[in-house]
Amino acid sequence: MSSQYIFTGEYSFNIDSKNRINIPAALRKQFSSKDKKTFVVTRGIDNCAWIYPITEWKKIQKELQQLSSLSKTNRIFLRNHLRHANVLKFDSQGRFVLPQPLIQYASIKKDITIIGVLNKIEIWNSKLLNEVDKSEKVNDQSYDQLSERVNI
Amino acid sequence: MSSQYIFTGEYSFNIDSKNRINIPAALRKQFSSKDKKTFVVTRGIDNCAWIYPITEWKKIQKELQQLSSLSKTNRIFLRNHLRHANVLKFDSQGRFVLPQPLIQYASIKKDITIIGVLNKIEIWNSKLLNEVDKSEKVNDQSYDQLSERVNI
DNA sequence: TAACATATGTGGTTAATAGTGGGTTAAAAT
DNA sequence: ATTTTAACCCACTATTAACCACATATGTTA
Repeated sequence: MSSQYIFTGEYSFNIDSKNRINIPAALRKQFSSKDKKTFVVTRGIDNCAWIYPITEWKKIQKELQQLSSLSKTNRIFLRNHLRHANVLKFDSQGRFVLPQPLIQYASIKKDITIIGVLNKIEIWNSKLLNEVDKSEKVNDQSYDQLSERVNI
Repeated sequence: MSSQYIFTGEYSFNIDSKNRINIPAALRKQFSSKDKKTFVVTRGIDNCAWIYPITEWKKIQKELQQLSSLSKTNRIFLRNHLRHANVLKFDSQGRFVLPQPLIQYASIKKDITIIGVLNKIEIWNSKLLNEVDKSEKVNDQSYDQLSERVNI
């Protein structure tokens, strides 16, 4: 899926006592004037929170509408993605309040790591991300196959 | 993969107290006007940092955009390749600041060696590069295999 | 070959931005 | 009405990026 947004990079931050999270300026700057400061935070598929600029989210919604609710997988997927989606804006300092349910879902403590992944931004518990990164040191076959297809 | 860029040569430099690295003028000159002074620094496969002119990096991005995040392998793959990628420009003197995580990854101390490798530029800890150069004398067999594909 | 001119690499200073914290007010809930 | 919660605003500090200055190296011309 093509997109005007291509987020990259990794940033370390703290969540503050009011559950506010700072969006790295480098990523924030990329938000188009059309999107203003509006975005959607929702559950990621892994134990993290996903942020989509609002126009990106609308594209995704459109795709989700194509899915039939007859399939169980589809129903679960739709539920997970829609019921946890919060439309938010960041404040004049570039922060936003991460809703409590997402804090729990992503096991957010204090140290968080924010990474850009193409059209979305991921928010992780830093420690958790490191663990995932180690444990999933993909030497599995499918990863190798991917590496051969994608020329870096 | 064909490319307008063919970097070659080896250059010795120091990283300064502000973590700035000078791109050799000989390589810098090759940057097209389209690329301005923009490039991506990321992790190399060996313990070094890779620099791609932005148009080169965009080719990679295009390939990454084909991958759906519904697949777990894809998600890991995307994360691994995007989180370490920093979009940067070099300053009016032709330098850029190497991000801390990459300094650690590539064990950059003071003496660095910059080498041109086709469509990318590699940044090495000089000492490390020498050691790798000695220890990784490629075995003859793999060279033979290569020789069937590459005509030198 | 000597003198000059330009380009390159290196260093430091200043100004702007980014990140962080807290307080006040308005809104919502009990 | 009272307490709690969330939005908004202001202020401080650290970091980063822009700017300036210079020495060495390279190249050119007389």
